[in-house]
This record gives sequence, structure tokens and C-alpha cells, in this order.
Amino acid sequence: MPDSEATARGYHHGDLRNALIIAGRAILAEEGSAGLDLRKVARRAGVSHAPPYRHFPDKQALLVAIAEDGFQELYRQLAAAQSQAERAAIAQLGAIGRAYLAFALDRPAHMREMFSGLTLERQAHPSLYAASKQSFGLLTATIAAGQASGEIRAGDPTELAITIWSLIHGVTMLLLERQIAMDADAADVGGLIQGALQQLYNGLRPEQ
Amino acid sequence: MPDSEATARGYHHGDLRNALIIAGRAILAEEGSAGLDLRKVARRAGVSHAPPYRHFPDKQALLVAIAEDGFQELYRQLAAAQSQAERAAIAQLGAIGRAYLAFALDRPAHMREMFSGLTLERQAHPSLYAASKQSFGLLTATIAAGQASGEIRAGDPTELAITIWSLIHGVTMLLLERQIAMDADAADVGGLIQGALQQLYNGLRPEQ
DNA sequence: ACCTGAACACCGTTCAAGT
DNA sequence: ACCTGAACACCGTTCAAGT
Repeated sequence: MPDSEATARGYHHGDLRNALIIAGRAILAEEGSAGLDLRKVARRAGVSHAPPYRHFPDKQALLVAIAEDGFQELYRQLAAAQSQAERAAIAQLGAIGRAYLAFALDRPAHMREMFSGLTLERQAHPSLYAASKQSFGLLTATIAAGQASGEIRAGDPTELAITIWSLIHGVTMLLLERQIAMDADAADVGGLIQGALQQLYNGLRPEQ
Repeated sequence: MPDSEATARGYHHGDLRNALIIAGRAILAEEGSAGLDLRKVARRAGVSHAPPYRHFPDKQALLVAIAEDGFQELYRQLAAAQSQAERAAIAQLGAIGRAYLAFALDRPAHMREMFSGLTLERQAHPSLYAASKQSFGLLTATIAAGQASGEIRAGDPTELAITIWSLIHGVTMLLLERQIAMDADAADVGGLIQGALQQLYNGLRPEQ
């Protein structure tokens, strides 16, 4: 819950930009991306359809801002989950993975929008890129700590982080798209990502 | 390739349904999903904007058909890659992973469309679901063969297939969204997915 | 049966005015 | 400075006609 308008100042808004992002997120949650049109967002924020153009050059720019907001919230939730987990490396990675999945299942349309090709030019959206890199940094740091404590094998932690992020992201998006069967049971879903991470930890190679 | 009408019969088309799918794929390749509007697809297929409604109840249904076409082609490419790879399990999985990624990089808009939430109700789109399950079956069979030859540890091959598919899908989609840096070098990209699979094969746990 | 063209409601975007 | 309302080009969808 961001601060938003301090007070209305004769006009409708003190922080229209933020109000538009909040309205957009609400519409995404209620109607999905199909319902996310600029006029409806403006209406919900309490203004007519022109003022948004004072804050965003076009609809795409609003979508990027909504995605960036999502990446920031994702990071907060991953960091909270990690800080509350046991210190064992596998427990920390499991907590991050479950939080990543929980975020996605809690707001599927927002999650899809965050990874829907908006960010194609990283140079063009540096703050969005920075927001998503925070989460990657959390993963890398967790892995480096696990290597320091001897729980994770040596190697470039960035490479390992790419693999783990990919596994978590893949499970999450395939579940979101119903490509993997999902019993409505939440414990089942958490177990799925935990099981995948455990398999990565153990490896596919038979024990010798 | 459905059968439909064999030849044009005085009117413009013998197989408008198929022509619309092909036109849609071409637009996706040239302009991305933003350019994929029904009127443009119809124009490109050589008809006015009403006839598509004779084959598809709405735009969404055309998108689903385009996605299904994509899943069928994906399966063909995965199967071809696997059949040409060496018999070692890790080589087979690597070939499937590289083919999956190559498909996505070759047609990013189509790939995104295939995994963009169209399929939310599996019951509502049984043929799309079946098309995507073919590829999953290929993966499961490859894993089962690797277990039979002693190269892959014992366990439910479906569970292992979910993990491997998730890893391949995650690497692919994160690369597609530029969330993972990608040197334009194709060898590098192939190496990235091969490296991730190798890490899964070896496990994160330190050698004992 | 399959096609065309007009029509409707709607959306993204712009702009001339208002306060 | 920030707002409104009209306007334009366009899209998804429907429908009365044509052949």
C-alpha cells in the first residue's frame, strides 16, 4: 500500500501517476489483462481519459510501470520469505521458490504481464530492469552463502543462480498456464516446487 | 493439418480456416502480438473481415488455433532433434532442450502467445492440451529410457519430467524476456541451456 | 454455403478549450 | 498546471444482403 495522494488540491489528484498504477493493478486482479484498457484505468482513478497522457507517453508505458511495481513487490516478498526461513541453504532456496510461486498464484494476470515481453529493450527501461535484478541478487547471495557453508558445490554463483531461477520460474509459469496439473490443494503446489528444487539439489545422476 | 475443403470452389478459399492460421503466424513473425488483429489477418488471407467468424466464434478461438499449431510444430522439432542425438540420456535431453530454445528464439511472439494464458481451461481446449502433452510425453519417455540404461536415478519419470521441462521452459522464457543476458552468439545460448541441464544432472550438493 | 459492406460499441491518442 | 469533452482512426463483432 503506497502513500498516494496526500490531499486533493482543488483538482482530483495529488499523485495521479501512482493512482493509475494502483487502479491498473486492481483491474488486472479483477478482470485480467483483457480488461486493462486505459480509459477504464483512468475512470477508476477518478479522472477522464486524457490526463494519464500527462504521466505516461502511451499505454505501454503504464504497463511497464505496473510491471515495475510488481517486480518491487516480488522482491519484498522473496526477501521476507528468505529472512524467515531456516538457515540451511536448501531451506532458504525452498522458501524463495515457494514465495515466488505464491506471488504468481496470488496475482496471475500481474505476473504474466511482468513477463510478457514489455521489457524487451533493457536499455529502454532501466528502472524495470533494476527492479527485477534485485530478486536475482537475492538468489545469488543465498547461493554464495550456501557455498561458503559447504552446502552447495563450488562454482560461479551467477551460473547456479540462473539455473535455480529458471527452474523456479519454469515451474511457476507452467503451473500458471495449467500446463502442469495442479490439485487445488496449496500444500501440493508448495510440495511441487520443493520437490523440483530437491531434485536439482540431489542431481539426476544415480548414486555411485 | 486438418482436411477441410479440398479446392477453391468459385469463392476465394478452399481452406480459409487454415489460411487464417498461416496468416496469423506470419503477422506474429513480422509484427509481434501487437499487430495481430482479426481484420488484418482476414485481409492477409484475402477475405473481408466477416468470414473468419464462420470458422472461429471469436478472436480468442483463432489465437487458440494458432497456439495449437505452434505446439504441434514444437513437438515435431523436439522429436526430430531427439532422434538425431546420440543415445546417451544427457545428450538426448540436451538436444531436446536446445531444440525447445531454438524454436522459441526463432518465433518469440508465437512462443509467447502459446504460453500466454489462453489455455486456462484445459477442458475447454482439449486439442490444444493434447498437442502440448505430446512434447511432455517425449520428455517422459526419454527419461524412462535413461533410467532403464542406468544413466538416470530411479523415481517417478513424470516427476523428473516436470522438473526438466520446468528448467528448460524457465531458461527459454527468461532468455526470451531478456531477463537473462544473452550474447547474440548462438553457441553461447546453446551452452547456457546445456550448462543448466548439466547442473541438474550433477546436482548442487557438493561431491562427498 | 460463403462472401461483402454498412453499422455499432469501444479503445488509444490528440487537441482545443476551460479553470 | 491539470482537467474536460469532442474528435479521429481503428478494432471486434453483428447483420442484412448479395452470388
